[in-house]
Amino acid sequence: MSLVEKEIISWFEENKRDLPWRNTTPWGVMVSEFMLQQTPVSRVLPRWIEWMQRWPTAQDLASASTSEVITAWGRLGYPRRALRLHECAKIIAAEFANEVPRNEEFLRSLPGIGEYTAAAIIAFAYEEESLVLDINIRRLFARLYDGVESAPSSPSKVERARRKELIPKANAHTWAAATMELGALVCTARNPQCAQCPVKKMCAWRKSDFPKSEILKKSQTWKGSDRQCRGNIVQSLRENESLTEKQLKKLWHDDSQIEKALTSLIADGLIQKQPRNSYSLPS
DNA sequence: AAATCGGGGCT
DNA sequence: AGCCCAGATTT
Repeated sequence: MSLVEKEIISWFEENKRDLPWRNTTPWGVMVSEFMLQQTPVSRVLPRWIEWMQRWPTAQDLASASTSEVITAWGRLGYPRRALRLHECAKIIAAEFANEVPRNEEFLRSLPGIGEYTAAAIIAFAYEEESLVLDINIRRLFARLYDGVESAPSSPSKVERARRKELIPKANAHTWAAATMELGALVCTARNPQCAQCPVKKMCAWRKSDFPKSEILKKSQTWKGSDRQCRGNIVQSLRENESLTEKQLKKLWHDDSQIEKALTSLIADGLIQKQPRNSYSLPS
C-alpha cells in the first residue's frame, strides 16, 4: 500500500460522515446516486430518507404515478432525473427481477445512468472494483498529482488511464469512497482545508502554489513593515507543517526568499509597496 | 467539444 | 453577481 493510500484510508476511517446510503440496499444506493447528480449531499439527505421510506424497492417506485414521483422529487432540481429514475424502476422491476444490475453494460443501458453513476453503483452497492471519477476525486487528484487547482471540465482518456492505475487491488470501493470524501470535506473547490489534509506533504499543488495561496488568505494582516511581512510569511510556512524548524530558521534569514515572495505578491496586485519599506493592501 | 438542464447555499 | 454541487444527454 502506498503512503498516499495509507494516509487517505486512515483519514477516511476517522472522519467519514455517517451517510444513510452507506448502509442500505443496492436500490437505495442507486436512488442516492441519481439524487446526488449535481446536487450537494446536504440537500439530498432529507429527500432520500423520505423517498426510501415511501418506495423501499424499485418495484414500489415502479407502481407510483408520474405526478407522485415529480411531487416527491420536490425542489431537488433537474427533475428529469426523477423521471429517469422512475423509468429505471419500471425496467428493473420488469426485466431484472427487481434487482439493480451489477454489470456495467446493463447499468449504462438504463436511462440517466452515465459513466460516473454506473461506476458508483458497482463500487458502493456491490463493493466491486470500478473507476469512480466524480468531481471530488478529480479535483483531489488534479491537485495532489498534477499540481493544478481544478480538473478539466470532463474526464479525458489520459485522466481515466492515470486514475485507473491508482486503484488498489484490495478494497477498491473503500478507496473510491475515501478519496471522494476527502475531496468533499477537505480538498474543496473553495477554501480547501489544507491544514487538515492527510496528504498535504506530498501535494503537488501545495508545493507549486505555496506560499502564495497561504499568504493570500491572510491578506488582511498584510499591512505593515517589511519585517512584519516577513513574520507573516514564516508564520504561514510554519502552519503548513511540511517544513522543519531548521528550514524555517533558514528561511527567516534568507532575504532572497522573502524578497521573492513579496515581489510575487506585488506583481499579483495583492499588496502595494509604500515608502520606507512598508506595504499595504491595494485601495 | 459545447450547450443544456435547477435550485439553493455560500462568498 | 457568480461559483459550486457524488452528471447525463443532446446538438
